[in-house]
Amino acid sequence: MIVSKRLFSFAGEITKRSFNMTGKDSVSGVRQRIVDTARELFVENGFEGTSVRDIANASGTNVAMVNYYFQSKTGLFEVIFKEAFDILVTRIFAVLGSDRPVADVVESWINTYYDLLVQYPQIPSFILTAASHNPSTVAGLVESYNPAEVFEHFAGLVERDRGQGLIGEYPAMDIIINIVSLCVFPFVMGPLVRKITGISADRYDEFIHEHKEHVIDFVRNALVV
Amino acid sequence: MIVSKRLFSFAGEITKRSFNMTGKDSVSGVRQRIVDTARELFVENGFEGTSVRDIANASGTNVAMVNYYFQSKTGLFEVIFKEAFDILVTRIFAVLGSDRPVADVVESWINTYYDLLVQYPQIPSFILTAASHNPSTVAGLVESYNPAEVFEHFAGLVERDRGQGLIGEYPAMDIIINIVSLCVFPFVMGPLVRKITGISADRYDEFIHEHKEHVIDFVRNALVV
DNA sequence: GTCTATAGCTGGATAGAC
DNA sequence: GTCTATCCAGCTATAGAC
Repeated sequence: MIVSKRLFSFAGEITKRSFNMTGKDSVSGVRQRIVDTARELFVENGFEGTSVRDIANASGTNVAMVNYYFQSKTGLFEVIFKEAFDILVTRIFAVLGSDRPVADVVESWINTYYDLLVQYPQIPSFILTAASHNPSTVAGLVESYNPAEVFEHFAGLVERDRGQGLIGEYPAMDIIINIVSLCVFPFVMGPLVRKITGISADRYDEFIHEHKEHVIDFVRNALVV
Repeated sequence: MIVSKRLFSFAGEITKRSFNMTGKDSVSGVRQRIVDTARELFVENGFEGTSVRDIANASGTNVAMVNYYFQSKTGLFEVIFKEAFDILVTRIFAVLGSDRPVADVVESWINTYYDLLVQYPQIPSFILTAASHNPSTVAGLVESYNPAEVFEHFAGLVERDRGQGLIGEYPAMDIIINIVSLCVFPFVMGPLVRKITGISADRYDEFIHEHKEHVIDFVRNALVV
C-alpha cells in the first residue's frame, strides 16, 4: 500500500477513464489484469511512486507474476507507455497528412485532439512526466514515428497558403506549438482547475466541449488574414 | 546515487538555471546548500525519484542534517515547492490586477510569463507533476492566493471591452486557459522538443524569444474583432 | 550544529515447490 | 502458470557522541 509515507494526503478523484484499448476487462487473464491495474497506478503516482507490490495486490496477483510476464517493473512500464503514446500520435499524424487548406487541417487537428483527449484525459500528464524525467528515451520513441516528415509536409502547406495570402505570417513551427499547447494543456491543467473551481468531472467535460469550439474560433481568427 | 535501477538512461542535459531566488550560492551555509541541491534533484527526478541520501551526498552533507533543518523529506520538498509556486503566481497576479484594455493586459501577461519562464524554465513541469499526483494539496496552496478574486476582476474587464465591441465573443475563462496554455506549454514541451530537433539550449532560448512575439500577434489577432 | 552508526522498513527481483 | 518464501539493497528517520 502507498499509504504511510506518501507526500500529502490524496483523495484520488481523477476522472476514471483509463486509456485501455481493449475493453475486455471482465474476461481478461492475469496478464491483462496486471496491465490494467499498473496503468492506473502509474498514471496516478508515477513510476517511482508505484511499487510492484502495489500492482500485484491491487490486481489480485503477486509480484512473481509481474516479473513472469514483463521481466521487470521497467518492462511493464514500457508496455503501458508505448500503448499510451501510440494512441496519442497515430490519429494526429494521420490528420496532418492531408493536403487541404491549412485552416481546415488545423480545424480537423483540433477536433481530433479534443475527441481523443476527452476519451483519454490522463495521457498528456503521463507522457509529459515520463518525458520530463527521461527525455532521451521518450525522444527516441517519438522519432520512430518520423515527426520530421510530418513537419515538412505541414510546413509545405503553410508556405503554399501563405503564398496565396490565405493565412498570416507565422512560421510553421510556431503554429504547431500553439495548436498543441491549446489542445493539450487544458487536459494537463484539468485536475487542478477542477479542484480549485470545485466543479465535477462531468461539468468539466461540458466545459471542455464548449472550450473546443472557442479554440477553433480563436485559432481561425488568429490564423486567417 | 540514482544510477543502478533507474528507468531508462538519462543524460541530464536540461537547461541549468535553477529557480534559485537568492543567488548567494557561494557563501551559503549548510541549510541553503541542501535547499539548492534538493531543488535540482526534485526537479529532475521528482519526489519519489529522489532520496534523502542523494541530496545529502550531492550537497556534501549527510542525511541527519536534512532532518535537522527540515524535519523530513516532505518538509524539505514543501519549502521548495512553495518557493517555486510563489515565483510563478505573484508577478502574474500583479499584472492581472490592471484596469487597462483586455488586449493590453493580455500582452503584458504574455510578456511577463515568458520573461519569467525563460528565467525559470523547469517550474511548470515541476508544479504540474506535483499537482498531478497531489491535486488537493496544490489546490489548497493555489487558493491561498485568492484566484477567484483575480478571475472576477479579469472577467469584469472582458465584459466591459466586449460591451464596447473591442474584443470577440469569448468567455473570460476560455481566454485565460488559452493564454496560460500558449505561455506555459512551450516550456513543458521544451526538453522533448530540444531532444527531437537536436537544437541546443541557447538555440531553443532564441526560438522561444521569437515565439513570444508570434504568440502576442496570434492572440491579438484572435481576440480583437 | 555536525557527524557516524544503525534501526526498522519497503523496494525489486528470484528460487523453487506445485 | 501460479504462488510462497526469501534475499538483500535501498529507503527514511533517529539515537547519541562530539
